[in-house]
Amino acid sequence: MLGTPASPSGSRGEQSRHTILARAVRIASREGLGALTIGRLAKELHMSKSGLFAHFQSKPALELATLKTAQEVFDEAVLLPAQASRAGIERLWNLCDLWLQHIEERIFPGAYFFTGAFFEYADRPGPVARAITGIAKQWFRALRQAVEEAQGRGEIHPDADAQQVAWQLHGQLVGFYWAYLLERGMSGREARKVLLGRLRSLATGKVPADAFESVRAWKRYLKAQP
Amino acid sequence: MLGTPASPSGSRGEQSRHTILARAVRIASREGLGALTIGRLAKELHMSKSGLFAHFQSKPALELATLKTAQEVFDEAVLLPAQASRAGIERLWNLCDLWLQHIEERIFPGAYFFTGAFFEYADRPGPVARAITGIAKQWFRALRQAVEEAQGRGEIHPDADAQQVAWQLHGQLVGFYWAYLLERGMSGREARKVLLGRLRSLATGKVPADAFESVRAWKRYLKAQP
DNA sequence: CCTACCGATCGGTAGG
DNA sequence: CCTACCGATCGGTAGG
Repeated sequence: MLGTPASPSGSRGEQSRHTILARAVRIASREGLGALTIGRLAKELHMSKSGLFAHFQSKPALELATLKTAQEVFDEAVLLPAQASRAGIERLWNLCDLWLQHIEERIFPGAYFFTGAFFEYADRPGPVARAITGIAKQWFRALRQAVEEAQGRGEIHPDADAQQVAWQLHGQLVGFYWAYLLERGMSGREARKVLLGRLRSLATGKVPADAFESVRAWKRYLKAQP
Repeated sequence: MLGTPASPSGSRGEQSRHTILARAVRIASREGLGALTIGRLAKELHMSKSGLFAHFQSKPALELATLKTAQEVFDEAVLLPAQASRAGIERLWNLCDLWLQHIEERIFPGAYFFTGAFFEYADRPGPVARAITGIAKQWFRALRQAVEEAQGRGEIHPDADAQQVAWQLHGQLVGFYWAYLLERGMSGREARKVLLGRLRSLATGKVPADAFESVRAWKRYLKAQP
């Protein structure tokens, strides 16, 4: 499978590939995929260009591998921790909270992943554009499924339109990001207040008392046992 | 002043400059500012590169002129029509409605202006990034002022935080755009329903009966007298 | 992984 | 507005 190591993960080739992709993600997240060139990558890594072609057969292959690496980082920071929490409105809240955290903690050192990349490539053809919209769809599917699960458990009113709710929540997340980039005008605290208000207006009486607490508890758990 | 014609607006130089910038806006809005190169522009316009340098002294100057042209298009399609309507919640609604229309009517032939460009450049230094954030600030200021004016007229509850309201509205707009690009999943009708619901929840009893009607009426007015 | 090289294109200039 | 040119960089290849 593409991206899966043929050699053991500690091998020299694997390590080198990892170093290259980490740098590629950094460049692209700061300055966009357009700023990612073989020559620049080689210079920053003190390698020859042909050395890079030994790892990636072509420029598009490098771009796709870079996107895949960024997706793995996003999964690690947002999707996987949320999936580890209880299904329902708690997981829905965790998805929103973790998304905000991945901005606040600058998991990507620029504003490009994935919001900028999506708006730049969404209307275009080709495999790179498809990969970017695929990542956006994966995220949105997780968000919508969390809404549906919360409805299935009776924690969100059954007459709410799950898809519409998911889009509104994502709109608030992107809106926060926009305001944050524009003039640091909206804090994470304010964004969370708005999102919690929206979730509480959708919630029934069946919501667990600690449903809106668990992310930080889960992070404590992670750090407690290495 | 930069961008202001020194010669009469019908002169050959002016017309040529206009043709060049229209093409530049098209390229950038489809594929991003990064795809805008002198060579490509020259080829598409059947001109020599040095012919372009006669109009724009440098690449950054061309980029800034392209952004300014795009801003003028946006002003014409969104800000100016809204400013022509009654101040207050009516103008606020018109700003949102016209913003949605500028997406639906594909005023820019790609998704890049201005949402994509903003997320790509917001975190970067330099005059181009400043120009892009300046456009975003101009738009947001108009939106926030419309909220404040509506409050001043007693049409929106006085205890609402105007800035927060403006950010939430813009979040819904961008969220609609995101959903629209992802899978044409949200229609303009649904987006307007959500925005009107939000505006009505903020409104007092003093809102004019036809406040949420005027944009289409105004457009009819425009087309009626050429 | 390297050196050495390819044709194409980049932003830009000289001179008219 | 043009032709003719510049050095730098682009993605990519040959051969080791």
